[in-house]
Amino acid sequence: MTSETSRERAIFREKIYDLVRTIPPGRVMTYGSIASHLVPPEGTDILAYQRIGPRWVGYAMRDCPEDVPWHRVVNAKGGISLRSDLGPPLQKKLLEEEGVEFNESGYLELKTYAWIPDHNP
DNA sequence: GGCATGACAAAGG
DNA sequence: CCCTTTGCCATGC
Repeated sequence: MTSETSRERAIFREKIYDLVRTIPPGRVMTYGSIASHLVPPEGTDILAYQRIGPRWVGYAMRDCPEDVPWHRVVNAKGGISLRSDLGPPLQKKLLEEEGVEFNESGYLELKTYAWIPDHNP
């Protein structure tokens, strides 16, 4: 049972990585958007998932594989979430290299850059 | 097995 | 727009 759920979590992590891998350069997705576009493990409380889903995405990004474009994941305000000393400056730099522009407050326009799967503009 | 923390989000001040 | 609080639970000590 316990090993069962841990396996489920591992599978879910892979789903997160797969979805993040579909984000094209110059576009971003929020933690919440990623969570809402995935099907949570069987038996997960939907209401609870609404709150913990985004966090699971964050935990997954913490130990993401090399080929996952983690820098294209931002928070609901279009800002860079704090992670470590190195994280935020590097993430912003990587996005700017892809053509993403930030306003003076350090936020990007989600309306312009947000990527919605199978809704490709 | 309790206690604090966190790559979040939404709502309220 | 910025700051604080609240909900939730996986993770680490």
